[in-house]
Amino acid sequence: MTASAARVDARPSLRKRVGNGAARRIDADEIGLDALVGHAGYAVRRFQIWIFQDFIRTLGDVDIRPTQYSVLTVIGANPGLSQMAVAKRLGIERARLVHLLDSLEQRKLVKRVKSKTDRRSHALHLTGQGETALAKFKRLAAEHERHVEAKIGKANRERLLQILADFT
Amino acid sequence: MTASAARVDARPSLRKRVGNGAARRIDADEIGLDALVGHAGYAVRRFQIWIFQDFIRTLGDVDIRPTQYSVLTVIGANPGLSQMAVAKRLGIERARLVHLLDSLEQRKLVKRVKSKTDRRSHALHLTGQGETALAKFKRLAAEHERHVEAKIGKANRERLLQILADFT
DNA sequence: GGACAATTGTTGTCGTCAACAACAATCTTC
DNA sequence: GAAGATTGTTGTTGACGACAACAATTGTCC
Repeated sequence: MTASAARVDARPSLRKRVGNGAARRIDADEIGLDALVGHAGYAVRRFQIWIFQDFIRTLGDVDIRPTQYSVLTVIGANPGLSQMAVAKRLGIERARLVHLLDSLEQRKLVKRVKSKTDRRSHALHLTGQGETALAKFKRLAAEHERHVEAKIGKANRERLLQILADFT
Repeated sequence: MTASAARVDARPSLRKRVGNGAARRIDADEIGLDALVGHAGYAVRRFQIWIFQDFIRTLGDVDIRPTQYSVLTVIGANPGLSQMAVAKRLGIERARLVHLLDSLEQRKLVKRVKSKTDRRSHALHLTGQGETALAKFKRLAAEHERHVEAKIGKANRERLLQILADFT
């Protein structure tokens, strides 16, 4: 859509007599979205909500949410990182990461080790318990990923990951 | 903008190695994501955040957020809808829609008209002011959409909309 | 026709999350 | 050594989703 989208499109045409009293039941499927259909943001938002809901449900037994999973994964792959480094890499506020780590540390999945080279910072590590737990989380996350595949198709999922590779 | 913005901090002495083998300065780019790269949810989430930020910035002058825009668009395309219908179509809690409409009604963009056929419900309409305002919003939203196109490429954006069509 | 269930808008609470601001402790730089 | 920057922390604000409860109204069923 280019300049045409900017024009005030004259009449919304799908109504069935609203002016008088003859209103009828309207199903959600027959409500037009108009300009919204052309917006990537709307589709992406709805899709993201769907994905997160499935992730949360699939990892429900172990009580791990997407953000927690991402934190554990990054720490597991890069032991010793500082909170700042993790926050920057994942695009999380460092203030927010504090609470996330508080929770994960309470569950004995992660430990904050005082860094010897920079006494301001903490070196983040998985606990032994955290390592085995993460292995399980990864299996469940893979199961979730198969749900995504089933939803949009294997090829589409591949293409999606490819298109959005810059954002990871 | 491109990747250049992310590397503002590439400054002088990030020593690459500390003699005792302890820690060294680590750039966000060199932190591995491990399992996260294979997850559609992570990429989609990051992309969605980017999109919303750009939308909010692009529509910043008129102070319209994505959800408000979606509500206005749907009402504009389907005048007379009830709050329930709008909420269901957009996947918004009807409790949440109350506040959204309160705000939009205060700004004289939308009006709630008592329905004569169902005295419980309100028929939602744009005001005259709302119509001309929405036209402007759509122009700005189209501009935002061009930003998306510039970011991921025209063909990729088309493909994305196609892949996610079911979620609209 | 009348009792009972369902729907609509509303209010309120709770938890998640992004965006800031401020602060003490600790580097870094000059 | 002083000035400035960084790290982790605490706190606040506002958008948002999920629920629960409620009054007014409508729909249904016997």
